[in-house]
Amino acid sequence: MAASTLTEVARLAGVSPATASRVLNGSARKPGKDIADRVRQAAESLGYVPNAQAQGLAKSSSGLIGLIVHDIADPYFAAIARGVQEAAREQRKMVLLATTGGGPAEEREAVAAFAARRADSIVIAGSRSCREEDHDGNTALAAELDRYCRNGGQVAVVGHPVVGATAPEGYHVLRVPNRELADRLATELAGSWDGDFVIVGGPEGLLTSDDRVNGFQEGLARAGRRPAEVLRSAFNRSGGYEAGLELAARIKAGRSAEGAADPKLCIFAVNDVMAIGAAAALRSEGLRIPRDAAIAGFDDIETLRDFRPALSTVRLPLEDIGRLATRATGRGPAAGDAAEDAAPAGIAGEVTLRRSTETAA
Amino acid sequence: MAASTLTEVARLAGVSPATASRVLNGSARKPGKDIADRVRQAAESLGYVPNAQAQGLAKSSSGLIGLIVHDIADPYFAAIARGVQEAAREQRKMVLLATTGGGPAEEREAVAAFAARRADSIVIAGSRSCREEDHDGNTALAAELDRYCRNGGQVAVVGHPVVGATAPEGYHVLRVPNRELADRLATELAGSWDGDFVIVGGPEGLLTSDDRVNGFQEGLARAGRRPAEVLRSAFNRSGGYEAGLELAARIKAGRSAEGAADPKLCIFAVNDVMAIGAAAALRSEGLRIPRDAAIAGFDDIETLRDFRPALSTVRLPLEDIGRLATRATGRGPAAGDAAEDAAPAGIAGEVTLRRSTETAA
DNA sequence: GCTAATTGGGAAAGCGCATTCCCACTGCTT
DNA sequence: AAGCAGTGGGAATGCGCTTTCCCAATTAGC
Repeated sequence: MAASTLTEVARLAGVSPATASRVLNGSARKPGKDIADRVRQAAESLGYVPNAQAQGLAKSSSGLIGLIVHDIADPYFAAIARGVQEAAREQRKMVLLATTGGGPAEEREAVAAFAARRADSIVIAGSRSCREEDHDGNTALAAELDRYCRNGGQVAVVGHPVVGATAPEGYHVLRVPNRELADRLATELAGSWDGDFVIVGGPEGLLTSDDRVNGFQEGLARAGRRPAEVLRSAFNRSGGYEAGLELAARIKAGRSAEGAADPKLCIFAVNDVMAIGAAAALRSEGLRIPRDAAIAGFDDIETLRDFRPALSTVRLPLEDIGRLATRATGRGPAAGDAAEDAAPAGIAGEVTLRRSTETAA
Repeated sequence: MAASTLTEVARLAGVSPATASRVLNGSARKPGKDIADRVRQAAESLGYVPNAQAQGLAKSSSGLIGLIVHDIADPYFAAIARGVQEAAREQRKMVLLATTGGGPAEEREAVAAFAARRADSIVIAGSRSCREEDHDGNTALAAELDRYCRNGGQVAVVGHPVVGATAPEGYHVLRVPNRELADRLATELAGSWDGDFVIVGGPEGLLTSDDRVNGFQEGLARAGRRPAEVLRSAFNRSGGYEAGLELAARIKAGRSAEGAADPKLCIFAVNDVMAIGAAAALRSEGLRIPRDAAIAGFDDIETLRDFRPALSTVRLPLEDIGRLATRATGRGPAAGDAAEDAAPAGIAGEVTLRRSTETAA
């Protein structure tokens, strides 16, 4: 698309393009008032719209922040995106959105596209995977990020470093204390729950899931409880649903074999949408929460607010995560250090026990 | 940020930049194989990343689609965004995201920012408002869009035209049959519900809300039912919650005054998140759905899947809406016409009655 | 072998803008 | 009156790329 140019404004105002630029963009050199008025009037009458591409080319700064999520309609990513948007607005920058399926190969493509657009910074929000099948993708992604950072770009990764990444200048990791919080959740649940625990985890090798699984096991161990069995499933609602169907069958089988005295199962799903899926599966099998089994999740996504029964979970400040990640990339090394130093204090979650894990007293 | 340039690649390969561009980008003119190999190798060894800003400047096409939503974390907008993302990917374009609070003045700013970036097209997803306080904002937004389209940009607005817009070349409206569908919902509810209806609407003057209110009233009229009272509230969950509190008080007052024989209230909230808010309010007041009152919403947002009781609603294909809007702007007038001709057939919703409006037989 | 047509590479120009440096003018001081 | 310093406007340059047109070389046809 085309529009009026600065050169046309300058010609109409009878000045040079340099002067017109000074008037409209500000400069150490201040054009005289008469000239400035003429320029402004010319811009107004021509309906001048600056060309940000040309500005970016001339200034070597695009004013763009690239954001990579796995699925923008997932409440977890949507909340992070909202935080990124807010922080971007503070910096007067715009957000370029890339939705990938979750694999590092697709993320590499997104990073390359952002690099082509000379995005000033990139925020990567999805979980890291160290599965064998993602090895090549991780290597390619790490190389692409290395190049991007060496060329002056800033990157913030939420949760874990990209597997194989070399942490060049401009590369920030916003640590999320998944392990510690899952440990704490287990501790609190073990304090009130007599029955067995089972964990519904994502695919092994998905680092966020692994952290949460391992943290929960550690909490159980410290509470003198035996390790929970881990069911592996897709890291989404339908993964939770499938695991939930299996658990429902077990609960029913266990009940018919041993009667009502059997201690109930407490299910920890490593994210809320998985917990929601598992709950839906139990319900579809005629089971009630927490009467027949308890369920806890992780994240405290916004839509959980209207979920019944109220789900016990670990609350993560998702918007803050998006905001802090963006700010970490916003002003160069000083800001990067600030966000990383702040992470232990800045990204704090909390265990929130609700009705889904209530024990009948 | 900086990176290797095409000029450097050309120099290393010993050819002109024009030839290097031909090799890397394709052209009618085909460079010889030896030269092409040399260029590709030079690009590889230099880690050449094209500069999309420079490309956009030279080609007068940015490859950007601007998307304006009110809140990316609202499931309605997140679903539309997902559709836009998919269609953008088909067109090999990237999505620039602007989240506004909902007012046309903010939307104008977003449009201006997209215009500065020479976005090839813009999709505006939020509801239109013809309230008096938005008059100036609407005028400014319409003018900005007019200029954008006159400069060659493409716009797709979901639902209604921007108030005051002149429908220039390149301006598309993706009509959503809110009124007809709300009418149909009322008709179906009136067929089974004996009690009174009440509508929880957004602010008067918000066109999507008004359409749904009016359509529902028309359905009631045609079914021989008296008009529903309309409670006006904010067009979000908390607006629904507030209206729900008021209705809960009424239900309780009506029950104590007239006993159990009073026909129950059926609440139609003009979007799902408002319905969810109203339901939460009723529940907080000890009321049960559908035992004490029925509730229906509109949109069938994805997260409704796990809401209990299952909410009656009108299902809109939100992702399709995002996809079609994006495609409407994708290939010039012909595609635009196709989407607008297709709208009556393409954007079809359906009434979905679920447990929240079930009557005890 | 000669001529005409085709093909491919390079030089030049320009997309729209920001910045730097040169020059001219003005005001102040000696 | 002359010289110096400060200020503001313009010309020139360049950011990285694409496309067009000119020219030279090669190929094909007679």
